[in-house]
Amino acid sequence: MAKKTGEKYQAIIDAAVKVIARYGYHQAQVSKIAREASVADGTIYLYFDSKEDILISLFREKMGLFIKTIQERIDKFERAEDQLRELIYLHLWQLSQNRSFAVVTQIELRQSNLKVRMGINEVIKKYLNMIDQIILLGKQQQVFRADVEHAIVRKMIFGTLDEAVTSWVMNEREYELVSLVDPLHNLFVHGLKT
Amino acid sequence: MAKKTGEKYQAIIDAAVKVIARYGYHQAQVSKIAREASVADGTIYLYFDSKEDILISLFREKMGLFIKTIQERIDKFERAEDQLRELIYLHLWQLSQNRSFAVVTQIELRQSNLKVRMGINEVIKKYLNMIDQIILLGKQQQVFRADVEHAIVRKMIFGTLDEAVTSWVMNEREYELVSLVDPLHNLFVHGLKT
Amino acid sequence: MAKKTGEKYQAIIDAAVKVIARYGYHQAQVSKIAREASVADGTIYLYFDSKEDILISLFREKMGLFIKTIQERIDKFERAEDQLRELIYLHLWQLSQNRSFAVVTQIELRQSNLKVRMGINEVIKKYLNMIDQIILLGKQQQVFRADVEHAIVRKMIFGTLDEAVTSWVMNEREYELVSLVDPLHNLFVHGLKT
Amino acid sequence: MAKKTGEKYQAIIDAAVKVIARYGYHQAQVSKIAREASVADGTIYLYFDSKEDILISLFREKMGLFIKTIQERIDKFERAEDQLRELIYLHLWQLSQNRSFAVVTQIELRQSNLKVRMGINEVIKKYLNMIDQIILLGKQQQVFRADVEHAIVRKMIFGTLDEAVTSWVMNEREYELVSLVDPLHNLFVHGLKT
DNA sequence: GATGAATGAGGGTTCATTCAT
DNA sequence: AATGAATGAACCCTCATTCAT
Repeated sequence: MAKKTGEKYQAIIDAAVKVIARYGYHQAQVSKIAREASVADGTIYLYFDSKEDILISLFREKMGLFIKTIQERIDKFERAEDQLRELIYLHLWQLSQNRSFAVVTQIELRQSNLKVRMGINEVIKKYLNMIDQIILLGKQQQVFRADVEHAIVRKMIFGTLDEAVTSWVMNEREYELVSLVDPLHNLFVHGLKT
Repeated sequence: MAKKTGEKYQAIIDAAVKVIARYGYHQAQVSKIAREASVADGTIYLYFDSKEDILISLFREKMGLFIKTIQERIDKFERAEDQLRELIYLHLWQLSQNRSFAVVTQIELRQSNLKVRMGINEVIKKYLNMIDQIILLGKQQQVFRADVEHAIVRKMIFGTLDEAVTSWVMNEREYELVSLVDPLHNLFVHGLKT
Repeated sequence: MAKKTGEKYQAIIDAAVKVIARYGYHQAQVSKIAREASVADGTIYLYFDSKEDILISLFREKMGLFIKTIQERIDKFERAEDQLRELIYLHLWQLSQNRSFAVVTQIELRQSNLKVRMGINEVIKKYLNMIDQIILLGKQQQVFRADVEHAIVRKMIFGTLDEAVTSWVMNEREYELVSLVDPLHNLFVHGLKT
Repeated sequence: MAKKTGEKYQAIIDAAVKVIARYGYHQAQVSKIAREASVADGTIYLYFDSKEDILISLFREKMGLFIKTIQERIDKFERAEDQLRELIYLHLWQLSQNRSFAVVTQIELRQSNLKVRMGINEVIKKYLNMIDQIILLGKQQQVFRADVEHAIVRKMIFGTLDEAVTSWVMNEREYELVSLVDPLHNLFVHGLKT
């Protein structure tokens, strides 16, 4: 039914990020997003099936780019340790560059209902797979212990990064998120190395 | 205004956990909680100031016990490594014993509004402090490196455990959460040790 | 059912006047009246059938005294003009002496529902009859024109006094209500005299 | 926010008058008004900010017309006595023509809360000013005594007319309200004349 | 007689979605 | 394709009244 392409499709998604970041999830009404995107309320439904669909699409589009960027950049490194460092760096750097998006993903979208969060999980799985690949590579390169289970390491890396960003977003006094890259990389590598 | 003690106070909190776990946060109406607790809707307001107050109290009560249990048990260990293992074990064990509560804390309550989440953060801070204490002790005992920042380690430990539980809750096929204790402890200790 | 006598009966009525005057009609809950009267909520219902019954009784008791006082005092005058002056004087004086009661009768009780206002009207009829008697006497004494209808004059006198008190109660800057006695008496007598 | 013009705006106001007159203030739910106006509940809020806003707007619109009509018609008379008669006549005639509106203004709206009554008072002030003008003119034309205070005369005229209409509305057996015009005019003029 | 904990019915308002233009 | 006026379902909380003690 919904078109899901075109100028207005993007405009609506961008408007949604802005509105959610500014007013919070519970105050991000469809009519407010429409006004921000300079379209009529009804127009939203030519491009999206429902409000939920906006949120899922938003996450998919933005997170897709987020992941794509990381994937492309870690491919340039051969050593698993370097790939891991790049992943940590890009994860923190990309979100620190766009605080609005960070607020939306870390705080606001988590208030959404089951359906939206299911849609979000789909996207996150790709990210987790990427982490798995690095761990696997590390094992092959024999820099990571063979006995660590990737399902567990993945939780550690993702959980830690996620907590770090959430903590940064919630914290009022600002600090450089990327300053955590080396300490975290250190911790992970120490934890993993043979 | 609200009484906040007594049999019905507990009954309402327990009912809230059940209802939220079963129907989800957005479908947990006050009247449903009242019915589950076998009290009238109005009775709720003799014990709680508002629906928000139920949720915050719920978290405070249950999480308070959760933390107290951990604190008491880790005090019996002298070595930081053992304390850390006990914390990991009790964190995972307690939540795996009460899947309803796990669903509520890991998934449902995160959809709540700012006020509720503020109340929740208050409680979590205590937990984070407890982690800090273990790290500090580990440094004193010279089993953890002196150069790791506890603010970062804390994020790793909490983030990882949180992600592990969330992942377990979201996962349909059941597995033993406590089976993660040793692998996680291993990872952390490796990461931290001198 | 209800007892309608005794110390507590009076205490509840007095408490109701205070509470309504202080908090307004819509914020005068039964429990607040009970607390002011130092009795339990349930005790109210040993003395009154309903909240409405409190309000009607309040008006009946207080207004009964109000009217009785006027009746007794105007009987001491023989000339209709003097009786009218005394009625005006006592109407304004009594209410100016007890601003709480004035607020309650002029403003707050008028927000009550039909049933209460019906009960109130019962009492007011007695007052209107008293006015009628004075007019009748004036006609007999041939100081008031024979062609004025008492039903109309009654409306003028009561309506004017009522409006004067309401206006005084609503007015923030205070002025002496009794200063209106002579001007009003003048106006009425001029309007009525042969 | 609210539109406050258009066909439906009027329809809702008219529906509110009907519903309040028929069911009374306390039984005039928004949904009932919406049904009477043949619109959805939510539509009400496209035209009014709140239920209170409906009531204040209702009074303002209807009473505005009421006052405007009187003002225009009394301007055609030069003598203060004639103006006063016209005011009395139109006050009573207009309300007797629309018993629903009379019920609403004399009885039902007086049960409303402070905010609504404040809004109502604003409008009534204009009416009182109009009375003041007539009195002033009468003094200039030396048909009314110079020593009568207009603040007091105003209370008499408004209070009497108000009481007359209320009494008529409350009275079950019907009689012609306009039959009171001459007697009342007589009383007032006698009271005021030099 | 007195208590006060418990009851439960009732309503103003929001906002995602539709559809006639 | 685009509009935006209209829809109507859904819910937290208050408070007069009851009744077991």
